Amino acid sequence: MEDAPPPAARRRKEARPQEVLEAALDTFVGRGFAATRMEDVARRAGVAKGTLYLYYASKEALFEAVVQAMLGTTIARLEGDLGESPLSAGDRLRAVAQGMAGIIGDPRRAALPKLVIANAGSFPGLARFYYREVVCRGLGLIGRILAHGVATGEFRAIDPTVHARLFVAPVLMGAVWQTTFAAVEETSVPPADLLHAHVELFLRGLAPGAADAPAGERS
Amino acid sequence: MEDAPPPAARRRKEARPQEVLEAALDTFVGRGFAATRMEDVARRAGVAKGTLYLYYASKEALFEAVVQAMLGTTIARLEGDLGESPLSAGDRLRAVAQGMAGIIGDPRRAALPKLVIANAGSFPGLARFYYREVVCRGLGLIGRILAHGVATGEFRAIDPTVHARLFVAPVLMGAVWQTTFAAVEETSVPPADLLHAHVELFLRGLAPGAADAPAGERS
Amino acid sequence: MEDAPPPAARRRKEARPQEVLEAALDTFVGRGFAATRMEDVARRAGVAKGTLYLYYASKEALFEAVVQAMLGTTIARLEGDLGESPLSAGDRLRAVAQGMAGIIGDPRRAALPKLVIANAGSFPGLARFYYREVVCRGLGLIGRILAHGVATGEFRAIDPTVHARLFVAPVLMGAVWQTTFAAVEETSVPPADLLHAHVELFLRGLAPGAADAPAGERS
Amino acid sequence: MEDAPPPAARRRKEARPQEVLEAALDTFVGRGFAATRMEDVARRAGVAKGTLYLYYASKEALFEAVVQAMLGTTIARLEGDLGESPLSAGDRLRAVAQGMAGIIGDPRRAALPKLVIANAGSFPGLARFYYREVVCRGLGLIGRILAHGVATGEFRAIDPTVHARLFVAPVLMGAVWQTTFAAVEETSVPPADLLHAHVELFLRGLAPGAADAPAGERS
DNA sequence: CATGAATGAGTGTTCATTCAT
DNA sequence: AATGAATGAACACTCATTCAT
Repeated sequence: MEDAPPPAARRRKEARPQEVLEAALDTFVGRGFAATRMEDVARRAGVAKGTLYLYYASKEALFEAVVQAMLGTTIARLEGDLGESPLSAGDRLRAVAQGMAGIIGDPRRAALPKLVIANAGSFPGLARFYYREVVCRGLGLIGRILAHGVATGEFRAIDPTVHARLFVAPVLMGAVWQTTFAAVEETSVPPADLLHAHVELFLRGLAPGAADAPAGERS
Repeated sequence: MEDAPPPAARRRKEARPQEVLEAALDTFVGRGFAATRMEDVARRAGVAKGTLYLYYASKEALFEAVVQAMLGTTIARLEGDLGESPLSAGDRLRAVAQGMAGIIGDPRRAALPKLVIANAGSFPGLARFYYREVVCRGLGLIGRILAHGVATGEFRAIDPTVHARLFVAPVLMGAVWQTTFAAVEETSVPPADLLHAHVELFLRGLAPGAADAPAGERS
Repeated sequence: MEDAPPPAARRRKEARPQEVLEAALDTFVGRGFAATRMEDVARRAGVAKGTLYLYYASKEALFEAVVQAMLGTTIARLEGDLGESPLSAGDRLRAVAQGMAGIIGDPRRAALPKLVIANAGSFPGLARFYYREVVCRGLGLIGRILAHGVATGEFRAIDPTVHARLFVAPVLMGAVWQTTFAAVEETSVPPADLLHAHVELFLRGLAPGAADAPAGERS
Repeated sequence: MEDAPPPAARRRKEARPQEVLEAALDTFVGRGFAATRMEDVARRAGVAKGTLYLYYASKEALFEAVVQAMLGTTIARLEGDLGESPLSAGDRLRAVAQGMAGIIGDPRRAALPKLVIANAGSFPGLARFYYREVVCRGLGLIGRILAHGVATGEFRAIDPTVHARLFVAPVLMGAVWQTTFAAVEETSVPPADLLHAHVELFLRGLAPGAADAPAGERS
């Protein structure tokens, strides 16, 4: 009556692709695409070299699968955080920041941007995909919040396209930074502090008020 | 006596290391460290493969030399912009931003951060060096300006260490972004606009004023 | 009692080895031994990869089984055509030629010589076997007919050993040729025409008559 | 004054491609294309594995170069034997046979047909090339001689296209045979004897005379 | 018996590095 | 100093073979 008794050996089998993916992510992140040997991935995944090729046709295919697998859930989360909330634009930005912090909090996911950045040159398709699916959607989401804030007068008149990038930059940079200099850094700043300071600074900077910058004249 | 005739043939020779360095930079930037073949560099530099090894002991040594050569002048410029100027903290930040913009404006130099980021994993020494010589010094410079502004009351009370990173992030991110998605990007924002918006936002956000963020309730 | 119900499911099973053999022959012929993958054979035979190993211990064993299976019936036919017929030597040669034509007419069998030739180097045992069982027996058969014809004065005095080879060569060559250049050939000659012309030429050449070749002076 | 003194080390260098070609031919002939490892070829040529790739882009390219190098001189010889001789058609055929015997006499060249036959399936381009450059030209040459003989009444009325193939078959077959069963054969016939018997048989068979075959009626 | 997922030895190819000229 | 032919270690990928189910 049981619907085929998956006896722990099969459970292993069905999880293989996922296990391989994770091992590959870790290795790619740790050593870069080129320096990663398929055998390393295999060993880390606990399988033989040839097994990798049962699931992924080539090293490049594996790499792309790794990135896309991560992106899938990342994008979903991002969009999920959007919603049609009744919050003020400022609070929605805070919420988005929280969301991004959550994503970046997972060290595996934090490594993605760097992975894409480092290898975009060799994987034009991947760069395009990432740009379209993550960059555009993320910037679009934030841009819409900013535009809304400007429309309601909650923010001063700024270009949402430009400031969306400014909003995202420190978060991404933080993730890249962390995975790059983690082993070297002496006086590190907790990501949470950085994020909080950023949001506050950003919102203050957007507040409507004195005609232009508080002091000095634009060069 | 015969110290004379180095009129173009020898000048060429003496400039060799520099030419090799530039060829190497271009190639590393264009294809990444791993995908760059020594032969590519040699051809681009107009020398034979073996000649490279007269100046640099290995591909890795060449890579490090490339980065360090760029850093040398970069750091010098950065420090130069420092000085003990009589300007307000805000204007000094503007000046620093100008300086960074100038550096990033050179496409060769703009590619450096990405190069370091992408290969820090394989070159721990380089990462350490870059962190100490560029990151620390850059952040220190900006941090001191911020601290001064806080001390004089020009800025509200913020942590200079944290906000120095916030100040730098969009600039670096811009440079990395550009070299990563340049070929893909549809709606790009001119770097100058981005930089200007950033500085204004940043300075507004630092202006002393209402106790905390202007709106919203959060810790 | 229950010896009954093998009505199609079991018949399939019992025919397995034969089906595998045929699939293997087709694949070996089509792609050569080395380029044939066991999986190709399995798919063509409609079984799983592992199943092949239930019947044949290795790829080489399968190859040898394929050749030997074909040879078995081939040899039998050849010998069958022999007999102690009351025909003249010439007509017996015609009959043998007919027999060979029939064999070569089956494209699967036509491919055999080429298969053996191409792989004799890697299968010394097979070469030996083929030589002994097919070459020797075939040549022997024809040689005996020739010797008989010489003895009866139907043919001029020739060396049966030598001329047996001359008799066989065009037939074999035709088979090999066809499977080699079939896809390329522009002006092909129908095998039947070739065979007929060959036999006539051969018999005319054997006719007793003027001391030596009809014209020309040579040793 | 000397025009660069090639000091025996350079002579070696310039002969490399040729040496590689010969080593490759021997190995391909001995083991077949697929079973030949580049390392075998390299060792036999006395160079390192990588050196092969300085001259030939891939194993396939090497194989094709081997065949074409042999063909070049083979074709030239064949055409050279043609000429506009004043000999009778029969004697010209004898001359051609001599030429082919000379070619086949070189064991390396004798191996070519088998090499092409065995691998034509995997190298369609090669098959096409060989067919056009060797088969067509060879058959054409012989066909023209036959046609001439028919026209002058030296031969009976036969189809030159068909009989050209019959003329060539035993020679080719002999070459293939030899390289295939050399190690196995017990009672071998000296190629020279075979060739001589073939030519005599062929010429006798072509002699004009009794209306049709000397005896028996065509089936 | 049958399966097909898993294995890992084997091979083509690349490329940093050396060294005779 | 400069060259570039030669080297050989390293690695992606294939596929015959095995074995748990």
